[in-house]
This record gives sequence, C-alpha cells and structure tokens, in this order.
Amino acid sequence: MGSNKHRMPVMADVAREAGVSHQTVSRVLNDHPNVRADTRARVEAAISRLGYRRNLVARALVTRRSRTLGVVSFDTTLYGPASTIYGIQQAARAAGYFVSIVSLKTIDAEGVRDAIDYLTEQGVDGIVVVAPQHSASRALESLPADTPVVAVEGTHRADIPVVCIDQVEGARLVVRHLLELGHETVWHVSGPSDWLEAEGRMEGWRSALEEAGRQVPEPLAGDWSPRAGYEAGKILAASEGVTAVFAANDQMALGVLRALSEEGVPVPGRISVVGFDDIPESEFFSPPLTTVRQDFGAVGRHCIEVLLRRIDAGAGSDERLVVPPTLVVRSSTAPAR
Amino acid sequence: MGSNKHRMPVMADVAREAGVSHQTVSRVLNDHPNVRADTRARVEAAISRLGYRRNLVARALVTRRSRTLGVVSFDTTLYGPASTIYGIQQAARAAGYFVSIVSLKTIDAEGVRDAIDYLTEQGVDGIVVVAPQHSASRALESLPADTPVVAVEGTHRADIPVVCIDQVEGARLVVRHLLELGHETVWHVSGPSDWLEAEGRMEGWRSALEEAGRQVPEPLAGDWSPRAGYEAGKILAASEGVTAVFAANDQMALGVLRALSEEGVPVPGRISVVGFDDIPESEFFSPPLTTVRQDFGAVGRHCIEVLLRRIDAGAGSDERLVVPPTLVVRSSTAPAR
DNA sequence: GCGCTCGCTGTTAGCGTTCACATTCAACTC
DNA sequence: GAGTTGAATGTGAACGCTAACAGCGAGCGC
Repeated sequence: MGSNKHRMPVMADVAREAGVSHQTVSRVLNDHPNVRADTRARVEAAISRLGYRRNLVARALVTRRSRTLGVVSFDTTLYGPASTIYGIQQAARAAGYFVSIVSLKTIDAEGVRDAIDYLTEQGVDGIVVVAPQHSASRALESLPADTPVVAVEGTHRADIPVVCIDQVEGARLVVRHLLELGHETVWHVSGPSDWLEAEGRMEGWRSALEEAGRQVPEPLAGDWSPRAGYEAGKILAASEGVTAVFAANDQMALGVLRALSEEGVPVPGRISVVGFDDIPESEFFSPPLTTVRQDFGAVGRHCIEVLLRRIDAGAGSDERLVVPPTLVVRSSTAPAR
Repeated sequence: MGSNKHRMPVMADVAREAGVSHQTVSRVLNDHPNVRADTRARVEAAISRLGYRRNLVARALVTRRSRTLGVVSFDTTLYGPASTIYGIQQAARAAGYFVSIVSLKTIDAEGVRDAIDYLTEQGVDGIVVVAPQHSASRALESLPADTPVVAVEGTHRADIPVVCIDQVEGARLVVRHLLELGHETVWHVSGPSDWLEAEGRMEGWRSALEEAGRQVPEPLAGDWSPRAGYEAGKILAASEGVTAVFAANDQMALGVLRALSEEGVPVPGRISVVGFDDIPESEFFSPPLTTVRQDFGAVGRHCIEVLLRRIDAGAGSDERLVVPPTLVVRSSTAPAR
C-alpha cells in the first residue's frame, strides 16, 4: 500500500481533518450520546478518509481494561480441550473480548503459574484455566487474587469458580445403561490418574456399580490414547466373563474395539463397549460407538459468563456450574448373552 | 492476598523503595548492561518485596511492539487447524510472543477481513492466517499491508508469504503406492471444493494417474465428515471394478471403511483404502489406515520464523515454504486381486 | 433581563512505560 | 593537573488514548 512511510494516523489527525477536538473523535468512537449528528458524520467521514484505526493499546493503558481474556490450556490438540477452547473463544468474541491463549507443554504447577503470570503482565482482564489435572489444579490454590480466574474442570478451592461437565453422572449413565441391558458388571479402562475427568469417570463407574450391589472389577489403567485402549482390549479379550467395557474416552474405546476385533470377539455380540466424549468419528466406528456427549459450547459460554460477572462485580460468591452430559446410544451395546 | 485495596505498584514505587530512579528500574527489568551489580540487587529486592509486575500494555504503547501475534483460523476443532495452531503457539512462545486467536464461524472473506482489522487495532505485531479456503484466501488479496501477515495453505498473492504442506505431493505418494501394488486405477473421495487442501489433493491424485496413463474415475464429492465418506463408501461398494480408494482425509476414510464393512467388502482384501492427515485414531481403525502424515509442528515453526523475519526486516521477499508430507503404510492397502 | 439547566464541545492531565538526552564521577591519558 | 573517556544514573518528554472538568451557547421560567 502507498502509505508505507506515512505513520498511522492518530486521533489528533482525525480531529484536525474533521475540524473538531480529539475528545470529540473519542466520543464518536465510543458512541457517546452527546454528539450532534452532523458532527458525528463529519468525524466518521474523516476517519474513513484517513483510514484511521484506533489504538486499543493506548485505550487499555488509560482504562485499565484490555478487553482481552487469557486462556491457559494443556495440549490443545486433544478433542476435549480443543472444543472447550473453541466454545470459550466464541463466547468471548460474542461479548466483545479477545482471547490470548497459552498452551502448556507440560502440566506441572509451575507451568500454570508462569502462564498466569505471563497473562497478568500482559494485562488480561480475566483468565480461564483449562487444566483438568490435579497438578495444574493445585497451582491455582496459591494465586494472587488480583485477576479474576475461572477454572474448567478444576480445583475445589473456595474462591475460584469452576465450570465443569458432570463426569460422575456421565459415567453413571453408562453403567446404568449397561446394567439395564442385563450385564452383570462393567469393566473399566481408565484415563491417566492425574486427570480430574479420569477420576470423575472412574468414581461414577464405581459408585453406580456399588449402588446396584455389583462386583467392581479392577480397572485397567490407560492414558487416553487409542494404543492404551488396544492393550486393555487384548487383556479383556483374554479374560473370563467380560461382557461390558466402559472406556474413559472414545479414543481408547476405539483401541478396545480394534483389539476385540483382532481377537475375533464380536461387539456387541459378546462384549458391549462404551466410550466417552462423542468425538465426530465415533458414530462411524465398527460398530458405531455408544458414548457420552458433552456440551463444550455450554461450558465455554458459562466460563465467560462467570468470568465477566467477576470482572465487573469484583469477587462474587464462589460458584460451581455443572453441565450435564447425555448418553448417546449406538450399536456397540446390546443385551447380555 | 492482603493488598486487595492497594493499587498495583508501578515502576515509580519500586524506584522509591530501592532509592533509585524509575529509569534504573526499567534498565534492570530489560537487562541493560550498564547497571551496577549492587544496584541491580537492590532493585530486584524492591521488586519482589512489592510484588511488582511490569505493565506490558504501557510498554507496548511506547515501543510500538506488543510482542503478540494474531492467529485467524476457521473451526479450531478440526484436527488440521488445531494441530497447526498448536504448532504456531509453541513456536511463538519459544520466541517470546503471545498468541491472540480469533476463530471464525463462517469462512467468508468479510469475516477474515474483520478478524484482521480487529487484531490490527489490538496492536499485534504480525498475523498468521490459517484459512485454507478460496474465499478466505481471497480476503488476503486486498489487505492494507501495515501489519506483517503470513498465510498457512493460502493464496498465491505475490507479497504474502505462504507456508504449506505439499498436498499435491501427498496425494501423488498415495496414488503411486496404490499403483505399485498393482491397482489399475484409484477412486477419490474429495474434500469440499472451496478448500485449497481438497483441491491440492485432488490435483495430485489426478496428475499421478494421468502420468501413469491410467483412467481417471469421476471423484465423489465429500465434505471432510465421516458421514460423507460413509455415503461415498456405499456407492463405491456397489460399483464395478473398484479396487482402490483415496479419501481426502482420515475421517472420510473411516466412513468409507464403515460402509464397506457393512456391505461385506473386505479391506484390503477386495478394496484398498487410503486417507490423509494421520489423525491419532487412524492407526486403530479396522483395518489400521494407510495415510499421509503432515508435520504441523514444522508448519507452525516456519510460520513464526517467516513472520518474525518480516516484523524486524520489513517486507522481505515473498516466500513460499513447502513442507513435504510422508506416506504411512498400514494395513488398509494390499496388492490388487 | 437574570439566573438556571442542559446539550455539546474543548482543555488539561494523566495512564506506566521507554527513549533521548543530560549529568555525575571515577579512571585514565599525556 | 587539565582534558578525555565511559560507565552509571537521573530527567523530561513522548506514546495515543480517556476521564474529569471547564466553557459556551441556547432554551426556559420568573
């Protein structure tokens, strides 16, 4: 573009061009009511003539509001975090906020602290921490409470609000579904033990079985990866009396399905399999997977809602917003025997 | 923290506390060499005593550098964009930059323009546009060149550098692999026509077949979703003489696999299937999928590299960095017959 | 006509940094 | 010992915006 050497026009330039004071330009930009219609028009004309863009950095300096929200997350490649962040980002945008993202490589408390410091220096108005691991959650416990923070799936610390999906209930839905189909009990391939979701799903599975007075088999430890599911599936295929398996996420369920198929175990003929997450692929697994759907959009919207309320109102009451999941029944589950 | 009512300390407070001028504090913070060791120590002590955090907004105002990069993307839930953004974010962080993300709901040119405007106002030092559709790509053609921009998989506009994965070559690898296995020709389930990747993969498929003097079947139009692959799979199962199928991404390949399995067509016994992307799941499909792996980390690193070079060096030569993909052979492909 | 309000506009003073330029003082050189 | 360096520090002025207040007419009641 031509104006390469020209420095960007500032408010004063627009003011001069329109024959008003810079303050009037500011008023036009901020939709202040007390500006005469023709003055407003003159200013707007000057703005577009000069190609003026306001400098939000300067504005942030004086207003002490950046209209930017920080998000701290771990491995944004995973379906869950990616979807949550997408929901947050959409909700933030709708509320007129930017989103600055820091995704961590490691999940230690120090990393989370650093990320929060980093964002605080940058002047974000609030922070959403999507770090559903114990270690990350612990990092939130000793936070300088200057910046409003909301956690996704996090901590139980009194004064940090939490938005989460009801993992326990999701797992209970799964177990109840399988028991209703006549299965004697349900095996479980769990997520990594540091993850709160893994813990919640395990807890829901265990409690639902115990409530029904069923035997609780030893869970098989996984790490969310399809490979872990595959290895668990091999073990399950070789075990006696297994008729129903609940994998803590869809990827591991896929691995289980694969292993059972290799071992010639029909699903759901001999073993029923259920996952968790409802990734877009799971409808087309062989067989299509029964799983638990989570409303990540709702999680994002609630996060922003709570965060903005904290930003304008100061530290409010501590909240804990729980989004219910739903069971999606497909073809990987069938009556026992 | 106790100091809830106290306003955050600023540089002048630290200066007073340490008995130096604010400028000396600034020098300490910016690792300026000409500060006596004991002065530095005094300042650092004062900083930690007061819990001072520097205000990057004020710094950005005066330096005209925010050390923030903008990323514009579409649907960050998809594996490709999510991975690319992750790569960008990691590389940016390593270079000491923040990343501000705008993900679009719709892919029209206007949305892209708005997002870029938005980021420009916010004072980002540079922008990465991950919008691999024609419509988005077109939006880049009429850009005020004030802010350095780099595109991922984008446009051929002369003065915007592009970093991309060689889609054409990826598709050619697939076709050559299948022809070497003795298949007469290869069917194709394409991505949505507006996407540059879909176009590139189609072009590579077509050209490789033509080069080998093979007949080019009519491609089946898909939209990246497993369902589209499923529907294409049904058609292919019912067609005469189909022995090899190249789906433009792994999710559609999954759908194809599912449809073929329902129709009792053995894979790779009667039909070989290949995907593109190498999503983490594809190794555990039934059968494990032969596909094309893309190095998204490399794409992210290159983006940041090019962008930073443009930021400090001004508009450099237009570049086009192409990252080669690799073929990952698994069990969904076998010799013909 | 006087004082009052009220709508519109201008003026001034920051916001918290860094930059450019003084200033100081010790250590040299000749 | 005067002059010259150069390292260590301080001083004032930006950066581009908004907040707070001041000013200035016009309209109105009495």
